[in-house]
Amino acid sequence: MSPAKDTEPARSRLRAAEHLKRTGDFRHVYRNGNRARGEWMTVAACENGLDRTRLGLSVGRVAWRRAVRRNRVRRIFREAFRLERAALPNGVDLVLIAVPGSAPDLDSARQELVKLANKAWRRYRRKIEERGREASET
RNA sequence: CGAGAGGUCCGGGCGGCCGCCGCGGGGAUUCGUCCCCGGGGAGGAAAGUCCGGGCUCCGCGGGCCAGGGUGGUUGCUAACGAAAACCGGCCGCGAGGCCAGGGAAAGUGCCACAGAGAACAGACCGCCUAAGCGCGGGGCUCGCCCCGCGCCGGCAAGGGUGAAACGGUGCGGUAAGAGCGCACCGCGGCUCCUGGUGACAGGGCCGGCACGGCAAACCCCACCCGGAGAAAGACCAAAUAGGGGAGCAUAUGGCGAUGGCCCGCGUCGGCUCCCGGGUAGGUCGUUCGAGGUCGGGCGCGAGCUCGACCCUAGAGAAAUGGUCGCCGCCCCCCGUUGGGGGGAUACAGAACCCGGCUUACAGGACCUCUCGCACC
RNA sequence: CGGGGCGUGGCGCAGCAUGGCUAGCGCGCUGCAAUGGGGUUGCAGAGGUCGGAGGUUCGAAUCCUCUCGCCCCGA
Repeated sequence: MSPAKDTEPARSRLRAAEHLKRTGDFRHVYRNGNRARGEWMTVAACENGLDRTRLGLSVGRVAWRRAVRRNRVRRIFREAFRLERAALPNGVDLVLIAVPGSAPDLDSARQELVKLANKAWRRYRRKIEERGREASET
């Protein structure tokens, strides 16, 4: 099913709670999470032990020298996250790494975010299950 | 009407819906935060970081040197290498534009190629044969004179080379010439005069000219510059490790410390409490300022000054967004009276602040001036 | 925020502190020779606004100023 159509419910996002800010949080996702790559972004997903999903953005300065372009990509990703929150797994930290030089639009970013987030999340769950089995076998 | 010069300003508008970041008020709270209402939320360049300052910390007796910067004058400024007015030079018919624009008689160095000669220069072609010497011819009043050639020489006008050749034009002068002489122009000098705050300008007198260019070559002179930068810096302050102090315990121990043993002391290790430094994290710095807008006064101007009014983003893995509708501006097509359809709407995003500079930019508005043509 | 470096034929580099000689070298490219054909080789040859704009100078790739793009380092 395509992203939930614009039935326009009120969905405010709590910056402080749902936005990754600390270097430690980012490093945790990079080190322990799993990734899925698409046309506009690479999504890294990792369990966070909370009852909500948090968003982290990585938009490199090398990819776009002009700040306007970087802000544009950030805003599109953030808006996509806001609108598609219901279709995303819960209790997960997601880090969106922008593909250098790309120019995503909102609709395709929404579709890709949902697809890649769930893909990365499935990979993470499978990894955890395998580790659990190995641990129980030992 | 055409071509052009200088300058100022703007850089989409309105309204829904869903969101984001501060601020104020109210409410809820498990003190993490959440909800409601009100109001604010990118630029002319916020950019590049090329200059200058404020601010903060560090350093600091003074002087000299090194290093860097600036370079006509006078004003302006917090300050500047920016900008202003003026002076000088160059360019343009003109409005105007451009100029790192001190010193080359303090020293060192460089000036390729061409050319005879390139720095207190030089004679290739060329011009001359007056003086001196020699030869030939002629004349003669036998002293010499005239003509031609050569030697010794003279000259730097003309040709030619070059980016540059020891000033230009004219007249005189001469064997030919040359500032050799003179006039004008240029150049240099002066304890001269006049005007100007001054750079300088105009004039006077003196000098026949002595002084090529390059200091964005080294350099000399004058003036300016302490260093680092908001990750500056100030404060609060975990966990863990370590430091200092006090007390306790020294039942066992190591070391000071011996051939061995005992007592006592110190110290290390143990426990309790206290103190200070730093890290994670947090708060401040952080937005009221050389501040804007309007008006008055002074000044040619940069600018100064007085009064009234205004408060104008403050994030921190970093807000200012998404979407829909209507309109404006520009372009294209159909229709060409009103309309219909399509496209385009730039450059670019605050991170301590301010004064300049530079660069990017769809499109647009306005002011002043110059030249040419036509008409009144 | 602060500091440093690079830009020269299609590619990789030299030349720049001491301005002037033809902007040089390797690879590549084109033509010819050699071969049945190709490679190798040999001989010719083309190709450069010295990133851009001003300035200094008689003369600038070289010196100065501004500017564009790229790369690196420190906190």
